[in-house]
Amino acid sequence: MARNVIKDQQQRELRRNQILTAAASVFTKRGVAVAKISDIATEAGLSYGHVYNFFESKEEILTVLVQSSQERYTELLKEARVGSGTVIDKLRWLISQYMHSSRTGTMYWVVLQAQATEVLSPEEKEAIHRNVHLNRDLLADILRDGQAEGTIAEGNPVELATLLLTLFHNTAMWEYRGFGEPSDLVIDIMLRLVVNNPSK
Amino acid sequence: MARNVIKDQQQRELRRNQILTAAASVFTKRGVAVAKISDIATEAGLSYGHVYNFFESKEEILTVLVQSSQERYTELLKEARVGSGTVIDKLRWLISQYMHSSRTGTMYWVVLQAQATEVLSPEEKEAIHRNVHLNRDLLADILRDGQAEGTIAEGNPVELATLLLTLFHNTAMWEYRGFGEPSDLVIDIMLRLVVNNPSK
Amino acid sequence: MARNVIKDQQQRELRRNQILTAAASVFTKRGVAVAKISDIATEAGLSYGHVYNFFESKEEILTVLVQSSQERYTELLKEARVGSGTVIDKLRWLISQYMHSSRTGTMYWVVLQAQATEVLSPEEKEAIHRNVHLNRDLLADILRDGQAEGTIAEGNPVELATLLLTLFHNTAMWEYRGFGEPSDLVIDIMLRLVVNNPSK
Amino acid sequence: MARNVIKDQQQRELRRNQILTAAASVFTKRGVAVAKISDIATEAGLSYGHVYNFFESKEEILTVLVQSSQERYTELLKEARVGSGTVIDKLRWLISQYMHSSRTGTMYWVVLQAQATEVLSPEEKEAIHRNVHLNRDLLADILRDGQAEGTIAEGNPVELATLLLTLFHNTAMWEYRGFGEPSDLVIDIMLRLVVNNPSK
DNA sequence: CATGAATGAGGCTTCATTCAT
DNA sequence: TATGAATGAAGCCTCATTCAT
Repeated sequence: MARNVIKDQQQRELRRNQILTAAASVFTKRGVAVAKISDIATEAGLSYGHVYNFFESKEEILTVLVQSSQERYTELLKEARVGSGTVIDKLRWLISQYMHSSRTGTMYWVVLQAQATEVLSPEEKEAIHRNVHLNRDLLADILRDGQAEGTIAEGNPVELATLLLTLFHNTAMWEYRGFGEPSDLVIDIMLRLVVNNPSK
Repeated sequence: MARNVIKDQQQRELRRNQILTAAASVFTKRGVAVAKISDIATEAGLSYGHVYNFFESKEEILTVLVQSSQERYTELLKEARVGSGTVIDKLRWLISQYMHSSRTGTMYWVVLQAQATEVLSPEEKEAIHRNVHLNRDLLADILRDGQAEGTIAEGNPVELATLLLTLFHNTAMWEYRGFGEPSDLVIDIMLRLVVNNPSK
Repeated sequence: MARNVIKDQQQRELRRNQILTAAASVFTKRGVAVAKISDIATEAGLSYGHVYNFFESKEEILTVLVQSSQERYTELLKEARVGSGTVIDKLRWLISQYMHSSRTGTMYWVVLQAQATEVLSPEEKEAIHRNVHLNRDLLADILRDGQAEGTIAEGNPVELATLLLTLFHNTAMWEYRGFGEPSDLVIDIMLRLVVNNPSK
Repeated sequence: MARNVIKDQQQRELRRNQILTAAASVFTKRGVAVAKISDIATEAGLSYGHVYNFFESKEEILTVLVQSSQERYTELLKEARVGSGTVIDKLRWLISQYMHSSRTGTMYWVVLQAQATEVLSPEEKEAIHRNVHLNRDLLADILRDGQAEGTIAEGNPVELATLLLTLFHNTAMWEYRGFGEPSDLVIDIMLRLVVNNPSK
């Protein structure tokens, strides 16, 4: 009997996403280098051998995961920039989105390991590096907008961006470090880093 | 004869420290889970078998390294608190010390991996967790001092401490992420997070 | 209705032969142990799962292939023996047939692997061995005929047969070894091995 | 205590040769693709993990083995050419050496598998091919010498060489095919292929 | 009949750790 | 003390085979 090709495709896509989701979870909880393919398979609810019908290797899973996470973040940054309100409002929205989006938030830890560790080949690390810089520059652009409109403090926008992202990216890791989940209130404190203080 | 014993002891201590230094370097560059004992031995300039005359296991090396790094940081925090000047001055000194001390600075990356990854046993991770909280509380104490003297902004001192350390700890990792070495100027920007702004 | 059953049977036989032909090709090109069921299925133009509707296992495909090749060779030998002309003529015809029949020729390489390798069980190997000896003996019979008629040199006919078959069987492998396709002229050279040289 | 460096070197060389010898044996008996590293290790009398302290991979073992076997054969051919007596004598010596040298003789089967099978990469196969042709040409040179001295039959020397080597190489495999060990008498029969028959 | 999703046995390879020298 | 040979647990990956559709 012939198969239902369309349903097969959907099922396949579903499986693939299950694996990616499971991988994100396992990479986050156990660490990228420590995570086993069989851990991922178990978490995804399939046999370890089947994972290889979707991905070439553990490395590829990591690469795909990091790439898509970085792309999603890029979209978020672009969306933030064209949003409404002052740049401060935009940043508040951006950070809130970042911290609450389960994917982006927890994925920072995975990206960090992929970038600062030798689990991937130099070429793959280089690609990640490029995207990290791209995204930093997008954040810097937003800050530059804010300096133009007077809501963001003076200073090298790239440096300010680096500081700001260092802060809110890592805040998303608080729960993994036993610091508890950060409240939304911390966003305003973070923004003190870059907000223009007219009183000085 | 007695002389030799003492010299032997010193020699042994020297070797041990060479290994620890090498381990810190290799753990930082390659990643804790990826690092091989033979990498460490090579970097330390001895044979891999000899490493086991100083440490029980790779796990022990990591544990000792993390522990001593955390203790050094504890000392730094205590020293900062009893320093001279306002709390702002003390924080400036603290962060500067943290970022420039090659040991403390790069060790954050190792501690982070040890804490948020399953390379160590739950018990060992628990010990690290305790020290992380201890140190955060010490930083919070300093901030509380500052709130009392009026130089630090209002707000939950533990939360402020968590934000501040999240920022300056991770700034020490900039070079591993391709963000370049942070200048001393960033310290004042970081402090905007917690400094009291009397103009409001 | 009855028609359909017959047609189905033919269709099934066709499929089966496609698989065997594909298997012969893949076994020859890639090696028996290296060949994958999916390689064979692809070459035969069907899905890998479907192969199991015709054969129990990879082992069975190989066994059937070898068996039928050996049987065909047996037929060839019998046909040669009852042919017309001198034994020299018969051998010339036999070798020519062997080398040009795509099946017999390339199949020698498969049989050799099956016989001298542990891809098959000892029992299956034993069966192949028996057929190999059977066929050698048939060739020896032909040589004996030739000795009787005076066209074949003296000597142990089994030994002569073994030498002769060693030569022409392996000549069929020249193209796989980069020696190019042998010309028909080589047959007469081969026959020097066994031809009676009245001049001595 | 310092090690005995010289003895270590010798021991290491010994081990390496044990592995190669074991590999030749296992590859011959079980088949190159079927042979397991652990089979080789067991036969060599060491643990499977230790094999990797001498060779990168199973592929490398095979390559080294084939290469050295081909080189040994090249030497044999060169030695034969400069030997004493007629070319017929030289060939008799050559074939006898080939068939009795346990290494060269049984290694043909391994070389054949490596050359006609996809266990090695195309590059490695290409290198083997080159050596096979080189050695065939050396044999052709000897035959050409014989044609000059009148002891070898007319005809394309490369073709004659190919036929002759096809015969005596594969004769070395008789025992693996259940044909029993060939007697020395067969050598003279083999030589009929190429010997000049003055009577014609 | 046909397809390819799914499983898991089994081989390859790495590397922490032990131990003879 | 110092070296590196030796071991084998454990993870990666392949692919024959099964089975739902």
